[in-house]
Amino acid sequence: MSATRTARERVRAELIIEIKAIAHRHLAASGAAALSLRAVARGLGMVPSALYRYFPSRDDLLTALIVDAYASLGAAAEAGAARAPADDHRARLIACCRAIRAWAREHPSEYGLIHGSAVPGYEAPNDTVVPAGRVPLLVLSIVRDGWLAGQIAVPDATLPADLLDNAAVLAEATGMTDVPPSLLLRAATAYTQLFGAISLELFGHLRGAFAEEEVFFDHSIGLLAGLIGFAGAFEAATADPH
Amino acid sequence: MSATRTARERVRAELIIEIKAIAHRHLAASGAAALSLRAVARGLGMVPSALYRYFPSRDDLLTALIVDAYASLGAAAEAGAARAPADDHRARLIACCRAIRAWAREHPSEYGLIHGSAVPGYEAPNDTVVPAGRVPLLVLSIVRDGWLAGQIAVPDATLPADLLDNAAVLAEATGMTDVPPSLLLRAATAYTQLFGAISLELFGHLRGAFAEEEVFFDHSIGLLAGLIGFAGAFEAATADPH
DNA sequence: TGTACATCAGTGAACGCGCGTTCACTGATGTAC
DNA sequence: TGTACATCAGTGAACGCGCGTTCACTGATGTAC
Repeated sequence: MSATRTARERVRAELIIEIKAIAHRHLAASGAAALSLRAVARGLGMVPSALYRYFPSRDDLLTALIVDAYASLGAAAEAGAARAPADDHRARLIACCRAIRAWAREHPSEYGLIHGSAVPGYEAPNDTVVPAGRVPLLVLSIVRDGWLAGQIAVPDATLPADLLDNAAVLAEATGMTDVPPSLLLRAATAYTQLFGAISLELFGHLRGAFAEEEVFFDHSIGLLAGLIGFAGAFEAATADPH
Repeated sequence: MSATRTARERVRAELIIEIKAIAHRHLAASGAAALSLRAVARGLGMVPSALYRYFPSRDDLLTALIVDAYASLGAAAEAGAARAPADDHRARLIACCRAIRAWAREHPSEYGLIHGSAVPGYEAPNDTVVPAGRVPLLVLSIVRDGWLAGQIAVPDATLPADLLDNAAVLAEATGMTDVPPSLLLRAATAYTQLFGAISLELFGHLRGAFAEEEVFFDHSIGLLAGLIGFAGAFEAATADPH
């Protein structure tokens, strides 16, 4: 643990970062399935075998990229939510959604990596589970904050037993046991809508359908907030929350 | 155009079908990016170059698979909607959504092909545009039917100008000029929610979150129907529409 | 401070593999008279 | 009905390519006395 040893380790850590940066660039150019150790090595001006000092295999590099992508998206979403007034949870939710969309548009290949179709032959290891939960937990926690602050109206329709079971499992898995089941299910549905809107846009399925996709997106997340039960329901999120 | 000539052509058509069937199998096993002409040829017991009699390149085979996938999904969605009472448009919508989800679960690799991340190096040609529109048009047309039949309540909030522009482009692109703009936008939002729910489930992002994903899905599309404005709004689609 | 040794980064060659695509070819199937 | 010819399906070899991973190796960097 002397100074010189940490110096060597610092160089090593920097190279790992540089490897991932170059891998990102290749990811953007050719997609996850085509990510190649040899191409990354070429980008570094190194011989391919040298990379094995840093990643034991191609799949480990891919895993590192996935974890980074989740972390980057999670940080962006949290930063977005934090830009809204801390006590206006509808505004926090909308700011969070817009930040997620903005991140996805700025990092399309990373978004595809985590929300696109599976990479053939690659099985996500458990290391990715916690980073993957960061954004859904953020969305749910904003909804909980809104609920606890009395900003959400929940229709107390009685849910059938199988739906209550589902809500219970979700509450347990996310620690949201103090949120009413029906609200939790609505929040989960809103979450699916959010990523549906972003995926369809990013993967080109909305091309030509709208004059300005951002305007449609903002409208959609306004509807989403209304679905959850936030006041101001069903109005478009036209006010910029920044 | 003699009988013998059509005999030869019949064999040819059958082989094209068989090639696509084997390609489908490989698609399921290894993903679109890894789809290989050589592997397909092996599956046929043929030499790789023989395939060039049927498809001028690998990308053309991929395009054929994509067009087939859209057609298959479109047919499943239409058949699903047709199983509901013809004058109950909420039931038609829900049956259509359930059929789409069922198709996606039965054909995960084809779903990934058309709704997953882009295949690197592959650019979708124009031939795919019309088949790709079939499902969105079906969803919108069900909503229009519901609107014309008076089964949808539309809050006549005045929309800002930029949203009206978006709705106008969408109405023009889809021929839905007789549907109120706000309803059209809600239908589009519902469409994004539908595919978000399916994609998240299929790509494994809901794993462990629910006891029974189908129950959650049905609830979600009940909310979706409510969002659009169908009566019975915000109730779960627990009644089986078959 | 100086020297012997251990650790580590990166090299270079090689392994066996599968890929898309081309080309000249052999036979079989269909066509025209 | 029979024969000469054209069309077409499929063969087999070859092209040049990139891939992940292994292994024995050279030097440089750090460590211990």
